[in-house]
Amino acid sequence: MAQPSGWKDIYAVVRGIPRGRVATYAQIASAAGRPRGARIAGYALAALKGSRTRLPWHRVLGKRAGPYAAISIRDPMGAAVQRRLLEAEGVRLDGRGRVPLERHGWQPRGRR
DNA sequence: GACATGACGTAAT
DNA sequence: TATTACGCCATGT
Repeated sequence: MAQPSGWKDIYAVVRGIPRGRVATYAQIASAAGRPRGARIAGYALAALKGSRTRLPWHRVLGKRAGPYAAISIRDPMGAAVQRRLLEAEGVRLDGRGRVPLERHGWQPRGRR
C-alpha cells in the first residue's frame, strides 16, 4: 500500500490518543514532527475516510476560537459518525459540536 | 515545475 | 461568532 511519506507518523500519534480524549490536527502534526503540518494530518486522515480502520481518527478535531476544538469534517455524514463515536466514549459536545480542550484535550508525548 | 485541492491554523475584519 | 485572507505542506494532474 505504501502510504506517502510521513503519514505513518501521523497515524502513530493518532493511535496513541487515549479513549475519551481529543486532539487537534496541529497537535497531531506537531507530535509527528510537522509543526506546520496541520493540513498534512487532515490529508492523511481524509485518506482513511470510508476505510475500516481501528485508528481512533474520530478523536482528532479542528482547532477553533478559544480553548475549543470542533469537528472539521466537511462531509456531514462523516461528521455525524465522528460525533456519535465521541459521545460513545464520554466526550461531551455542546450544541455547536464543540469540545472544551481544557476538559477533553490531550497533550501528546514525544515532541513539541 | 506550475497549478489546484484539502478532515488546518491564525489574524484581521 | 462568522467570514475572508493568507500561510503552510503533501498529492495528483
